[in-house]
Amino acid sequence: MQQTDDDQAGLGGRVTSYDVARRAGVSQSAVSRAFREGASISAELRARIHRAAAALGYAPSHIARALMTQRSRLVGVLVTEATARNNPDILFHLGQHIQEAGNRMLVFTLPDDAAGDGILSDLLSYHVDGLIAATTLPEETLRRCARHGVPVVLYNRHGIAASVACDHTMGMRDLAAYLARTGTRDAAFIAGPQEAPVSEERHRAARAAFAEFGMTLRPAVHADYTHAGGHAATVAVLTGVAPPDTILCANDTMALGAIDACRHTLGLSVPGDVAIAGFDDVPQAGWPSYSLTTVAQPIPDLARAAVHLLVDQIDGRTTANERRLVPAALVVRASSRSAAAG
Amino acid sequence: MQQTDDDQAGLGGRVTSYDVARRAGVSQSAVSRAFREGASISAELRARIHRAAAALGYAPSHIARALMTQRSRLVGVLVTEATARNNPDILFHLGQHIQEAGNRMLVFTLPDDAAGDGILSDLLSYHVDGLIAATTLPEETLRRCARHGVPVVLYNRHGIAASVACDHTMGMRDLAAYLARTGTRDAAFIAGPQEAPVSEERHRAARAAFAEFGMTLRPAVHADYTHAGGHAATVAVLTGVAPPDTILCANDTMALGAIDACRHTLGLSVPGDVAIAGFDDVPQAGWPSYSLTTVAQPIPDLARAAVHLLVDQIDGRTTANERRLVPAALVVRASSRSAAAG
DNA sequence: ATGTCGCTTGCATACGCAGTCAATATTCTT
DNA sequence: AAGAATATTGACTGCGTATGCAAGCGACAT
Repeated sequence: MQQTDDDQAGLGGRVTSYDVARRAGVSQSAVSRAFREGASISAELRARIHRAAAALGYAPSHIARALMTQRSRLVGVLVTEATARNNPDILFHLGQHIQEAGNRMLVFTLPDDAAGDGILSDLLSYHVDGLIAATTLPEETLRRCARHGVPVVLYNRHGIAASVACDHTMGMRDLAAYLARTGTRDAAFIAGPQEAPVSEERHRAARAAFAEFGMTLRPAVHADYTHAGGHAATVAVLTGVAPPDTILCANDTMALGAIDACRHTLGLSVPGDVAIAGFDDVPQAGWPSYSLTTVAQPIPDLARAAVHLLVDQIDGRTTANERRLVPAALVVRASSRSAAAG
Repeated sequence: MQQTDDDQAGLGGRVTSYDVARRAGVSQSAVSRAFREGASISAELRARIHRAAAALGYAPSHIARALMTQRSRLVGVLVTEATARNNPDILFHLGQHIQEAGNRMLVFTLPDDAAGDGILSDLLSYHVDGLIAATTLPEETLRRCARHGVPVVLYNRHGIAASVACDHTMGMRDLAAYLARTGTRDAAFIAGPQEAPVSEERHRAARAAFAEFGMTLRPAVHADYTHAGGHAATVAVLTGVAPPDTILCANDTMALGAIDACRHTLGLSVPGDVAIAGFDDVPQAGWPSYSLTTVAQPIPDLARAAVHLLVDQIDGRTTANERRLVPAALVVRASSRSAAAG
């Protein structure tokens, strides 16, 4: 029923709506309408055309359709290597939701140093209907997107566009509250690379929260978001004079490196000698060798929200520059002191 | 110099080659040629047109170009959730190489149960120039791709198409040789899900290699590729009568779960009581808390090879159905017994 | 029986660009 | 200096589809 004789397309090029029209004995317009939801066409004709189309293995060309309708049903996604590595599955989740909305995901990968600007004209060349940027984009680029009518949603970033972000402030506040109750007085902060916006934001949130609870947060030590980076920074911090009682890392991977540094390089106990916390709740954080206290960043929710926000903009259903905050949840595990120890 | 007055595109729709032609005082054909590498046009004219184009913020439309040239410069990539999770960064690496070859990556994500067939007509609708499938595809689908002239490269899979795969046989043989030298006599194999082709292949390679070195490899215990799955399977295997002296896992994540099961649930020492090995060399395998002996699957190389193979096919430079094997490297760490212990 | 209205359908055109063909400008040859 | 060869350029058409417009057609009311 599905499989009739299929495509005799052979080598004769692709099957077009004209071929279907000829076979069904109708005009090309009718074929076009048969494949356009809600078009003015009778049920019988539509059925007949669909039969002919199935027999020929015809499917409408998105390319040609895009040219006519000015809607490509393509959503551009910008990622850097660092983003891809720190947010496992982010591309997959974005892809799922983009597809559920009837679109396709066109991925633009950038080297970490970026300058996501040069890519813009390329984006426009593909007539993307919208853009999800998990990358820092210059304001000028965002303005040009707006001028060209391309909606943009920033992922875990702020800027002159709609955005979706994890509620770092709230998450960090919950974490700080817990740490305060369990004996933290003086903490070091291991940050990501200098320019990393999420690290910046988490650091800002941490400063505010630590101040609120009367704890000291030392100036940030910058690392590179990796396990090795966290390891090295931790060794540096803890071998100085007057080591802190707690190490807070801008992401889980560095926190896991910190734990390994304590246990395997410095011979310190976690959380006995020093408490350690991260941010993200990557799968490894829950593994018994680490059992890292952290704040869960709900990537599936972020992805869903980003796509919905974008689709709403594309369909003109929403005001631009809307900002959506997705809650983050504190996850207490064994790398921080227990409540009794306070 | 780059930034002139840019687009006055405002709301008047997109800038076309006609707009540029008018501004530069030439024909539309000339504009087209100015943006086509190697076209017949004088250097001065080209420069003048590029100036006009820059002033207007013009870039040729890939969509329209695709319609004319029958080349979309779009490469489709098929992934399932499991693939995305087990091969971190795979999408990113594929994207990088696809872009270096002057194409763009159009991602098709599939739920794990798949049936990657329904997606084919959609693929063809986008006129993808080629396809990289990190998914199991029915033969019929592959045949239809061939009929439609869409080259396919299978990623870590075999089938009636070109393919790129990690050399599991050689990698497993090296691992088995090392294990044999260090005291392994009787090993359990923790496999992935029933249908997973890479797990199958690694299992087959392991059986052959273990036989060659005169070691026993017990029938596979199936798990789900996750840490929790490896943990549970390990507990089951080691609490039975006559536990094995070695546990070999179809991927690293399960092997890490196995280590955690031994140390944190069963109170066993690794490798003292049981040696453990995996396959992949994910970043966590090298972290000091685990230090897992494994076989490195070079994802960047696989990605590069896949893209090159595909591009060669697209450009007609290579025979179809070519198969490329990328070497895998044994990585000896502390989860297996040391050579002296043999 | 005639006019009107709503639903279908076909015709013709446009979307933005690449490439063919013929015309023109340029250079080289003897 | 004239003719041949070559390098540039422009007018025009087609890639595969969507849609405005007008024509056809049955139903319905008057």
